[in-house]
Amino acid sequence: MGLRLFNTFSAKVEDFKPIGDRVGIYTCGLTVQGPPHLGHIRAAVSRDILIRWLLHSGYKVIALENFTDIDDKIIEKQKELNTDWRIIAQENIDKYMKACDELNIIRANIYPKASQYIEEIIELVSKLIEKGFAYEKGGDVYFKVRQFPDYGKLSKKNIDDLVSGARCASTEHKEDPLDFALWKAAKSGEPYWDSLWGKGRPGWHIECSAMSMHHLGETFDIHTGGEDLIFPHHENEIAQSECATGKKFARYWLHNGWVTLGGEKMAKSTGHYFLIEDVLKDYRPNTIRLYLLKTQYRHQIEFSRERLNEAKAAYLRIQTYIHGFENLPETTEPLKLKEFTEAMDDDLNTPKALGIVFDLIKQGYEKPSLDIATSIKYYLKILGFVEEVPEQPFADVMEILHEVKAKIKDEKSGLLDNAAQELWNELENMKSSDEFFPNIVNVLLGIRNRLRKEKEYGLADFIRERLAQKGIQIFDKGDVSTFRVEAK
RNA sequence: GGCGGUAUAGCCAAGUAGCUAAGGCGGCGGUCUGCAAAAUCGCUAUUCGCCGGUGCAAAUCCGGCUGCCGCCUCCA
Repeated sequence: MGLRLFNTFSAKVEDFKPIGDRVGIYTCGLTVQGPPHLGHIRAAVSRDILIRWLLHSGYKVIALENFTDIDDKIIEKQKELNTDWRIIAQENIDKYMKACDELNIIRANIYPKASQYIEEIIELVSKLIEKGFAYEKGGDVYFKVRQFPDYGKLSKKNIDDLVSGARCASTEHKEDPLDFALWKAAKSGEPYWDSLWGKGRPGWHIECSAMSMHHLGETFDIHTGGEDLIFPHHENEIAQSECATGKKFARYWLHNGWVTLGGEKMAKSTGHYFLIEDVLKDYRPNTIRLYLLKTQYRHQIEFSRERLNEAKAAYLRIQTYIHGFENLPETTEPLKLKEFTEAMDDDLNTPKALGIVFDLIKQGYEKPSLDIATSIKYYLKILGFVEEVPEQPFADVMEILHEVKAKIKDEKSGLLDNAAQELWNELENMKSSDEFFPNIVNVLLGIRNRLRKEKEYGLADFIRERLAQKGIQIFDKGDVSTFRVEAK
């Protein structure tokens, strides 16, 4: 059947057919005036899933994600913080990249910044002026919206409806209120580049056209971004690009839905958001990923602790199943591959795909099988879940060990046989290294089971509770106890 | 006002004509256990916002209505 994607342009799910042998993808990334919030991460995860699935389906991909590192808001910030715009931009880029790496988001091949493509931008603007689609006035350059008859075709807006709603403020240089800035003259004290029209800087929309065309060609396959960019940003990109080249710009337009908070869109401008760095303090990356993938990328997601906790509980179910299967062989023929493929091919239906994974987990518990375990692992990898190495609170368990030792000494030293005693001594001589973490926990479990046999439940439960406090869960199965470190 | 999205169980969320309406969370009951915890098993929507229509057959198509969200200004 093959991949089908919802194209905002046609408002339909379409068969995906790339132009060449390499799928070109451009993603509108952040305006790096502030640190990334969960909404930005959702866009990143949506792009990540798209790329993962394309790669899995055998496509080659070249992906770009831009950073708008120069714009009005960043200039404002520069004044406010009395620092350099480059520093602000870079700080936020670093934060974003760090969060993306933690969340196992596949990196784009190129992360262009607007400020690095001034030459290309100037060239493109000049071309638009030459062709009569743009004009210069007072050092500003504007795009003549009415010159492009298809304006509004992406966002399904009627040009005359826009006029009535358009703002009349600050149109001193505009011939028409609909026109938008390609180049903005610099005010004193603002960062600037020299151009044919004097000192200035690029408008917001033009950078994406310049950078995408520079790397992907005049027509490329997929353009992605948040739903809020459809108008005016993407509409303007289309207008500029298609007027400059006379060719179709992007062929598939994919837009992800919002993350909302109390039913309202999470947004920087309103201060109504949760920063990803804060969410990552309380939830592990796999939980956040599951939370996002539980809803199809086009739909709105409500942010709340309740939702995240729900995802955490659901992820625990997955984790519990795969625990103990760490060194599984790779499979090339997973179970339910057809169903999984159909779900993903259907506009990246991750909720459905996850349903298939949970079905397998259920089957795996009913009738343990290597095939099921390898299949689950195979799918988790496609969906971008990280293979987790849980943190090992070495110092904590050492502390517990000493507590237990003291208690036993005080109360019932005779309970422990010499073997346990020797093991203890051995452990105490070990260096503080995570390598020995499981050994120490196992010693504690051994002592606990000895205590349980002797019906010294008080102390046995003390060990269990202290470990639980440090996120180490104990599972008793007869006289064999295992443990699992639970993070967040 | 124009345009777009959305409405499925206590909550979240798949499903776009036809076997018993996926899956997750929660809840209830059981198993396991020294007791817990965890895990696991079972149960948990005769019904898909409302009204009407077309079909042998509709959550799914058509018409109307209502609610919620968003875009039309910077925004992932």
